[in-house]
Order: sequence, then C-alpha cells, then structure tokens
Amino acid sequence: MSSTSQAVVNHGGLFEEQEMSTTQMGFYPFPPNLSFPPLIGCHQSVKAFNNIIPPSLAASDAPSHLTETLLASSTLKQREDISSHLGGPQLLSLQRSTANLWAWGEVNECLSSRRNSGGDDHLGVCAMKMKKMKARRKVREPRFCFKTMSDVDVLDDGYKWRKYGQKVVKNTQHPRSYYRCTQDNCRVKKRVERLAEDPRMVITTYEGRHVHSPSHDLDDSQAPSHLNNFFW
DNA sequence: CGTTTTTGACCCGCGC
DNA sequence: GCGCGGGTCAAAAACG
Repeated sequence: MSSTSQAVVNHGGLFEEQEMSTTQMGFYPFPPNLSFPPLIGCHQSVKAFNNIIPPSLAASDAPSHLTETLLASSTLKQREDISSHLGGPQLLSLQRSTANLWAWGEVNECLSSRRNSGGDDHLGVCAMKMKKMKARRKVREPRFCFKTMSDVDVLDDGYKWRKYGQKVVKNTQHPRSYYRCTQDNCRVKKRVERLAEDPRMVITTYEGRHVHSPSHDLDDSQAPSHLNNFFW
C-alpha cells in the first residue's frame, strides 16, 4: 500500500473520518489526502472520496488534480490561502459555472453555518440545512465535481457507465453528456462537459453514491474485506 | 442478438 | 401564466 488509493486513506489523521448517515445529504469538497489541514469542514468522509474520486486521479502521480478539486470547492479567500500555502502559481481556479451552482451553494451554506455556530456542532447544523434543502427542492444526492486536463472526456474511474443523454448547454460550444451507472440498484450519475473557457479541461460531476465496488474489483468477487470500507 | 449510443421529444423547476 | 433551459426518456440506430 505504498502509493495508489490505499495510501489515500492514510492521510496522517489530518481529517477526522466521519460516517455519513443515510439521512444526511452531503457534498464532499475536500480530498482527504492533501498534506495540510482542511480549511472548511463540511461533511468530510474518507470513504466518500475513495468512492467518488476515480482511482486514476487518486493515484500519487496526479496530485494537481486533487489540488484543483480543492480549489474548485473553496471560496476565493480560501483559494488564495491554498495557493500561497502550496506556492503553486500553476493552480487554477474554477469558475462558478452552472454545472457547479448547487455544489457552490452547499459549500457556502456550510461555510456560513460553521462561522455562525463555530466549532463542534457545525456538522449537525450543516446536516439540518441539507435536510431543509432536500425538503425544499427535489432529491438532492451528494455531489462532487472536479476538473482535469484530459484529451478524453470520460475518465476511467473503475465503474461502468451508460450514456443516457447529451445536451448542448447555453453559451457553450461543447455538449454535456449524462451517464448512469450500469449496476442494478445503483443510481449514481455523472455529467461530463468541457470547460467553455478552456476546452482542454474536462469537468466531471458525480451525483449519488455507489452501492457496490468498482467493476474492476468485482471480477473475482472475493475482494479483501477491508476494501468494503472504501465504498459506501 | 444483446448492449450501448444517439437524438428529438418531453418534463419540470425557476425566473420574470 | 409563460417561456426558457437543464435533465431525462425512449425509440431507433450503431456497435461488437
């Protein structure tokens, strides 16, 4: 377990691993394998991230993707902090595109609730807000989006996807593709689109949680038991 | 022939 | 109430 996704779990305890109850709605803004403490604390779950982030991106040779993920999930001030912390002028900030509006809203709500309550109970407040939003809107599955520079639109994340729609969204020249996990009873969806400002960048948005392991691991149906902890 | 992709139609939430 | 736009459906086509 020297590199790869297994190492992702061993993040030195910087993140407090928290179980997510089925009643909580969640958005997971931070990859847990960053080498510095989180700047905000929405629902953080190591399991969540290992489930959502494609193993190819969680690999140790792709740290820039994860820092971009972090930046994409942060406020402007936080992005500045992160950039100065990492000293990375190459780091990019993600525009608040329509693809991320919901996610941004959740981050901001969690941020404000933490500021106002301050401390240990922010998670509870956040969960309550999520519940309210769930009641107000339709079904809100946990969402996570990130961007990466890639020639291919669909990244190999270990799961099997079936395309069920494509749409040209306003003010963009590249269509947005809609995929659904092919596994029975698994309602996870993902959207893939290219950034209008920089077509080299692919924005992938995952919605929902897988109820199974990646298809790669299903080949021999006798995966090590500890793997079950990765996927929720 | 089963599975996946394509694509126009339809649905529905939201702003005006 | 209406129109717009994003998301989904489903039939047909394409693929392996």
